[in-house]
Amino acid sequence: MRLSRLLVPTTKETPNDAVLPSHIYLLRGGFIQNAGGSGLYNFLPLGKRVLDRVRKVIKEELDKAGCQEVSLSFVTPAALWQESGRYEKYGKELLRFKDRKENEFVLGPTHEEMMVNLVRQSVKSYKQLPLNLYQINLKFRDEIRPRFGLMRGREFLMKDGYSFHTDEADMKREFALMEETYKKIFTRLGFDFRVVEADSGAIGGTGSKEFMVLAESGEDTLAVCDGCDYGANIEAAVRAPKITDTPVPAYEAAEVETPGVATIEEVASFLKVDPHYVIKTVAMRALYNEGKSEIVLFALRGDDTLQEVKATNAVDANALEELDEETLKAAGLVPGYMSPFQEDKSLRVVWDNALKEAYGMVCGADKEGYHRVGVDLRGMEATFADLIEVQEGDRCARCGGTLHYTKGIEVGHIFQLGTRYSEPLGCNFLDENGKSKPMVMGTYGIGVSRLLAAIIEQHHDDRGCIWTPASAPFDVVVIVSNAKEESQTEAAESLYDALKKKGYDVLLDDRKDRFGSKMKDFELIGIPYAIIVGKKLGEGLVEVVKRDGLERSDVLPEDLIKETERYVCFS
RNA sequence: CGGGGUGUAGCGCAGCUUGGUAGCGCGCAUCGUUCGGGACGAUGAGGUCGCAGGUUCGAAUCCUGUCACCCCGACCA
Repeated sequence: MRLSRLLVPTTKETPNDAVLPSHIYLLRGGFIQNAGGSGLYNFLPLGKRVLDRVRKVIKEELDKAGCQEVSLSFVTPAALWQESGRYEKYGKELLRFKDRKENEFVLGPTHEEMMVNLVRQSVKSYKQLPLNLYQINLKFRDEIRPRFGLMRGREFLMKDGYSFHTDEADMKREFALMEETYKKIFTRLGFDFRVVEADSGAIGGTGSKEFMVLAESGEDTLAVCDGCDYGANIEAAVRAPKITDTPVPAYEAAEVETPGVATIEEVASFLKVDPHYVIKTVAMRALYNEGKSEIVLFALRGDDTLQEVKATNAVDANALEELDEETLKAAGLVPGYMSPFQEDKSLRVVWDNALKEAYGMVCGADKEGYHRVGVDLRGMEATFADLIEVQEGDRCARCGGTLHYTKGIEVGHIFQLGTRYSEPLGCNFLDENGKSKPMVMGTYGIGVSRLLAAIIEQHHDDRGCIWTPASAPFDVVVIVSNAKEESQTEAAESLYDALKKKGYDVLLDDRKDRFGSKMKDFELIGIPYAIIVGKKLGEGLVEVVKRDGLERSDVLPEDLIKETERYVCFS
């Protein structure tokens, strides 16, 4: 391809609405263009090439693992979503519309329903299982706040795969295979990534793992261990039980006056106890389907903080909302002096696991200015759950090492779904005994367009993109220093042809621009190697520049063609 | 949805306080000079100033409303 003919509108100036390096360089390098709406992008020729390269890696590895590619309708009938019960539940992110006959449709934000529909119509026997089907197609989610270019778009390209099995064990086998396959994909693409345990969110299911590209700009916080390979999204991270040197307070059970002492810190220092022995009671409004809601109390140790996703899951709610003082008071709760022991027994209380069998505790007395000491929870019957947010410095539950925070970009997520969709949608098969059973499913996603942003977040410098060999739009660019020098053009053309014959994707920068601007474009676009045909041609030499690090070396053109791999390490 | 900000040429911006012929840089086109790190000169094309209403002899500028986009938060596979 000749750069003089390729539509690559690079710009010197940074668009004012781009903040992240990936967003800035993808726009400036002429890879993408805003489509005129928030979170909507057009892919220009260079961006499309990168997308295709990334897609190819994904497809190759999935096909190798026995997956089959299909393509599902992007516009899906609302009836399917009503059948699975997600039509209401998915909320405003689901774009709904009607056709001319007033039939309702949605733009697919994910395709569990559609894929299950495909399979239930065509698979009836255990002999046809297992099956792993995937597609690489557009998705649309009407995000509350799209941002950061391709990182969180509303329309985006996603690989979504679904597997169908006769039993749990076979699904787990496939889940493990997909984990390995994803690792291969992300390794080939050149990522520094981590596989972490995750919350399953709206997709549902039990075990789920996320593939996180480590980057400062990541929107997710991860807790990772410095002693082993444990890593988890903060929403799902667990830790070893806390140990404290401070002794259990020796208070007898009593109510004590604590005037004006409301926060955990104030209570702890007033009563001279470690916050570890103070019960923190957090009141939240839990929101359920059909507009139902209730106030829920979460009890945890004073030195812990509530993890909202865990808390939401603990009460099986759609979301939690904070409450203001008036609402608390109206519900008979005393801000600052609240305890989990409410007269009103209909009030739901969930206790954190760390409070099991605790004693010598301090908690509010449910009246202004008083706390209770010597609270004993031993033998108490109550609902316990893991509610705490892991903090930096906590100990790893697996190896006892120290947990640290790091930021990650979620590029992949794999779920063990079970029968969550196959059951309501009647996706059944007949087993060896002729008995009808729901298929056991897994689901596996990769944010393909997001990958482009993630690659640049991890691979760029202050001059532009540095594509990894497997993702680059071209393997190498041959730059003619001065296109008016016939000797240079001739030499570059023959190099270009020779490299193409060897099977490389080569770009020829034959534009009549000056050398400086061609180099700037090379650095901005980030093709892994440039071969400069210029001044040194007089000495019979061309120059090879490696984009990553910008090292240069002089090479004889005939050597370059003969032994390309020696000078240019393509993937 | 709460808080903050911005809409003027393809991109980046000035002009608005104090109403009076629409401006700069980059990019683009033509010609000439230049040619290894975003060159220089000359000439030129390109904008119903987000939209609607109002005030006024006159509105990019003042007033009201509205829409869009961006940032922080909440939210989110």
